[in-house]
Amino acid sequence: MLSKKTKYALKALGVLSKEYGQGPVLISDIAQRESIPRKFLELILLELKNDGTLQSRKGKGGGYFLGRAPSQISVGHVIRLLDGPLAPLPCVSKTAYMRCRECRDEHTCGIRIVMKEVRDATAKILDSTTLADMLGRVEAAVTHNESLSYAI
Amino acid sequence: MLSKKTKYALKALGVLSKEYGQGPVLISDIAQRESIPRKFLELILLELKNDGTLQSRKGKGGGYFLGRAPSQISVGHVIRLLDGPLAPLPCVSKTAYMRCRECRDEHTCGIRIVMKEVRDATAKILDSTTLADMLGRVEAAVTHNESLSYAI
DNA sequence: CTATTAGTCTAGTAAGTTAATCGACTTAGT
DNA sequence: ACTAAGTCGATTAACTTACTAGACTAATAG
Repeated sequence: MLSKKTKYALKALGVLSKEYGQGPVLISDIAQRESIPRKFLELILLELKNDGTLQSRKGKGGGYFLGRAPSQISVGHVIRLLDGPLAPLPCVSKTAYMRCRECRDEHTCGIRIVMKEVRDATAKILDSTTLADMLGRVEAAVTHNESLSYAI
Repeated sequence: MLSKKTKYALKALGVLSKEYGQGPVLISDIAQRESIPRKFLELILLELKNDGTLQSRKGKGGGYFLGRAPSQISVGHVIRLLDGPLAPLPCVSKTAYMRCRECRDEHTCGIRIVMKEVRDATAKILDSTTLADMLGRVEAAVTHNESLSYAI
């Protein structure tokens, strides 16, 4: 399950993607636009900044902006940073592997075999979907909705 | 992330699948074979029983056994029962749908669109994989390992 | 150079979840 | 009646989540 933290992060990154190249955006603006508790959002943006995904400027005219293009930030990267590994079990994680203590033979553990499939399917989607892709999908959905409206 | 509870449940069901048709198995036996805390396992098996996935007999010669064939119990069903919905967000769950309060238009929410893909991919794997499939996979892996050993 | 704006950092905390454990109770077989 | 074995209710320690408070630091305008 995606935590609120990560959901907020993705919402905030959505705003900053739309605003990409237009200068910094205030934490308060993002918080208000997406109904995110301001102080909580601070922590989140800071974490994204320490990771390099975001950059910021202090003082008047300051705010946050993306550290690289929306097409260079994957949803998977954001989720891993804030929620931890995508894998449903540590023993099938590529980025945070840890063997199960009680497992005799990892290669013949049925649960592991199935969960590895899940991990791979999840990672394939999330690592190949960028913020730009996400906005693109929204665009497509909006256009589709509009064409439906006009059709009525 | 899969909880220990669900992991234990799948391990226990693995044992009961292997023993399917051979009469009841003791909680203590399962606990010992899979290194699961006995008392914790009780709760888990009880939950699976109330759901109909397991059946039990009390008193001497009693124990637990599958309520239906291993090929009729999906991994997805077990996970949903013990861990809740597979979906990473309630708004993309088929079995426990709940709209996001702050979402204006669900159909044009980027996060939702991406997470729906993840949910569908996950559900496709977990709902189509049964306990029998899981054991089959293990068998295949074991055979493969053995053929490698002989080759040395 | 100082007032204001805006991000940074350290704590703390209430509520909820997870992973158990304990002990009394019930039912079934010999 | 005795014993084996599952059932049930309560409790708990540790951890995580989703915040909030407040002091601090840096940048810009005038």
